[in-house]
Order: sequence, then C-alpha cells, then structure tokens
Amino acid sequence: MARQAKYEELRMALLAEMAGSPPHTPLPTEREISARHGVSRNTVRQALDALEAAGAVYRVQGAGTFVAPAVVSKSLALTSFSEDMRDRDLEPASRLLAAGTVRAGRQVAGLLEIDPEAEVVRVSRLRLADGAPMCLETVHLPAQRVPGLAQEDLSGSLYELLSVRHGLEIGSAEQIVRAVDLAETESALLGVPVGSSGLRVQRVGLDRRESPVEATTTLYRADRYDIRFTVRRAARS
Amino acid sequence: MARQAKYEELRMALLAEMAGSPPHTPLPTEREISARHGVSRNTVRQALDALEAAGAVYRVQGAGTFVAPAVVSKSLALTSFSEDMRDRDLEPASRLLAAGTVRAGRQVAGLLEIDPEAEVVRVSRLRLADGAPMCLETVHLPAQRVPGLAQEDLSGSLYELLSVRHGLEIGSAEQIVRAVDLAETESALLGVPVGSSGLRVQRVGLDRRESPVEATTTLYRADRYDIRFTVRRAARS
DNA sequence: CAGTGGTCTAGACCACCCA
DNA sequence: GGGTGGTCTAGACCACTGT
Repeated sequence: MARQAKYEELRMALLAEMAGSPPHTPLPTEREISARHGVSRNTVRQALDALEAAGAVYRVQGAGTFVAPAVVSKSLALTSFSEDMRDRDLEPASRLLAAGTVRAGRQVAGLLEIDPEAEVVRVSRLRLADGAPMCLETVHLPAQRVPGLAQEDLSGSLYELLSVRHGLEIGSAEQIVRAVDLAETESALLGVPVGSSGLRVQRVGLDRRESPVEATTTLYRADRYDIRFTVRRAARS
Repeated sequence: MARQAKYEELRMALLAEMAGSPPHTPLPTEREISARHGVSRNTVRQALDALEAAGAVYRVQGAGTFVAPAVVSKSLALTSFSEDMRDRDLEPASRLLAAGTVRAGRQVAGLLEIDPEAEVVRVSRLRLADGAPMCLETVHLPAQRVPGLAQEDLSGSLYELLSVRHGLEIGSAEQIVRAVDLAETESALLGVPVGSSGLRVQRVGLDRRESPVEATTTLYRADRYDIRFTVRRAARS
C-alpha cells in the first residue's frame, strides 16, 4: 500500500477545518499553514492546488485563499456508473442484456486502435437507478486483454472487475456527448415514450499510457439525467 | 503587461520541440531539461504539469514523460461561442433577436444570487456557424453591473465586451447539460424539423471571486453540435 | 507599504519501472 | 540496481491587493 503523501494528509486536514465555514471565509495564509503543520510552503501549495482544482477553495493573488461557495456542479471526473449514481443519492443496479465475443468491425476497431478482424468482448447492460431504467450501456473491450470476461459476473462495477481480475487500469477517458432521438427499441428498454430524446455519451477509456482499452456508448434518459461540470479559462497559448 | 513566467516559456519551447514527434516518443528526463534550459527541476515540473493538464504529454512514474497521442477531444475549457466555432473550423456569426432590461424573476435571481425584483439585462441571439443556425442563446446579467449594455453592439463577443467595457472577467463557469425536445418556435429558428432533439447548456459564469455574474441558456442543434472532453480519475478522497 | 499568493532555486530522499 | 518521476525542504524575490 502506498504511504499517504504529506500534502494529501494536509489537504484532508484543511478540508475538515473548513467544514462549516461560510463561503468566502479566508483560510490561514500559506505561511501560517506551513508553520502550524510543520511542512514547507511548497507542500502547503500542493495541498491548496488540489483543493482549488476540486473547487473547494479559490485564490486571489495578493488577497488570500478563500472557501469557495457550494457548487451546483461538481468538477468533472472519471467515474463509474455506480459512483455517479451514488453521488446523486440514487441506488445503482444493473440488468445484463447481452455478453459475448464478436469481431470488432471498422468503427470499434478504429476507436480501440486494433485490427477490424480482431475479437472484442461486447457487454450490453440496462442500468437502473432506484429501480428505474437510467441508461443503456454497451461496452467493447479487446478480447485479448480480458480473457474470460464474458463468463464472469457482470452485474457490478466493470471497472473494478477490469482492475482486479485483468490488471487494466483506466486512468482517463475521452468523451463525446450528443443529443439524439431514441429509436423504438431503445425507448422501450428505457421506459420512455417513443420519440423522446436522449443523451448519448461515447467514451474511449485509456490506460495510463494513453492507449485505448475500452470503447463504450451510453444512452441516457433525458428526463432523469444531466451532466454537470465546471470549466475554467484556459492558460494563454 | 505581466512578464512571462519561466515555466510558460519552457512550456512553449517544449511544445515546439515535440511538434512532429510521433505519439509515445519519450521527452528528455526532467533533470536533463532542467540542465539544458538552465532552470530548476521544480520549474520543469511546472511546465510539464501544464502540458499534462492540456493532454499534450503523459507521465509514467519510473519510466518517463511521453508525447501523448493526438486526442479526439480537447480538454474542456471555458470558451466563447466564437472561439468554440473557430476551433471547429467554422465561421461564427450572430443575429440579435432581442435585448432589453427586465426584472430578474425567481429563477434567474437564484442563479445570479440577486433580488428577484432587481433588474437584469437580457440578450437573446441566434448564433450561426458558416451561415447556418447553430444555437439559440439567452444571456442574463445584473443590470447594475453592466450599465448601458443593451444599447451597445451585441453582434460580436459578449465576453470581450464585458471585459473591455465593464471590467467583468469571467474566470470559470458551472454548466449543466441536458438533452431536450425542442419547442416549435425553437426548431423554427434553428431550422430543424419539429420534434427534433437539442442539447441545452445552462451556464452560470463566475468572476475570479466565484461570484455569479452571468446566467446563460444555450440550445444547440443536435445534428450539428457535440461536446467533447477528457476526464481523469480523481484523487483518492 | 505591509502582507498575500505566484514563481523560482538547489538541494534531498522515496516509489516505481525496467533491463 | 540504475534511472525515472513523485514528494519535500528552506530558503528567496516578484506581482498584486488593499488600506
């Protein structure tokens, strides 16, 4: 087990101290935190960098560091469906629709950067939140990298299964979001009227070497699901 | 004008050196860059942090830093419509539908954290890309903070106008994305069939003190627009 | 102009990857 | 085991804020 970095401990300590403070309350100065916790100022800054990135604090040069107002939208992070639903106080569940091995085909092969003739495991699931349909999810993985996956228990977190059983760690993902008109079979499965719109999220999961290992298409019900995130001004290029 | 930080210069120098290198090409080690450019290793790390955040490189502990594969999806940043369209190689344009001052009302007042009886400037525009409708945009701003805005030239970048004329700098924004069924008037303006779906982006722009200064609802055509971004695994909480 | 966050230095040790 | 990125220290000066 990796030992906790000092700035991680400090980050959580600061988060605990901040709890209950109204927005815009100033934090102690970086030099004060540094002295009080017996760490260097750089370490304090690492902790504050993390808190700032998470939207917990904001900094104004020359003025100080302050508790950020409660945000509507959490900062966007790579989460599994289960984590996502729990964040929304919904109980996740899953119904397996199909699982098997097929040839990749041109589109999936392009996303995964493999041969179109290569085999991929395809898993389709209907995912539920508090017992009602939330989205339709179809995952593609190179069969070579996940031997026997189609026969395993696919009712829970796929990411956990990939990590624990196959040593595949997905560190980042590229996503494309579109609005679509649902097809008849799709609206039937999701339990919404024909002609409803849905949110389609196409995701390519990458390992820590930025090589694609997973291609997933998810179709969300428009009436139950939205995507929330915070964006910041980019650095001058 | 703020002088360029060393790590910013270094970042651009590295970007230039990397240009043309195939993906996964290793960069020089941090110590080597440090020696070669005559800066401390911490400064090198600052430059690499920025490149990593922008998706230009990835790092593997114990192995090295590498050129990242070309990404489908740019990292998400706060951009104006004009910038967004130019990134997509489309020519942005605008048609003013309405501009005026009205009372905030409960919903807008809640988003902007002002009194519901306070006045806000409301600007509605149809935004075009390469001459064809792309989205419908309605902006709300506290009238007090943007005196005379409704009478100014609203055909170009609103963000620039706010910055130059009113000293309002929007540093970050919270966004909520949903799929919706377009209303009749909306589809007519956007030039799509009745019953088409659209992508609705609700945005609240914040100044650098995280106070809301702008509330905007944008309705995009589903057939011409998507949202692309990269997400990463969050730090352990 | 005093105090804040932003940048920078020159060291050091640790955790991890790979030959 | 040699070399990499990850963390950490104890300083220093700069740019900016607010009074």
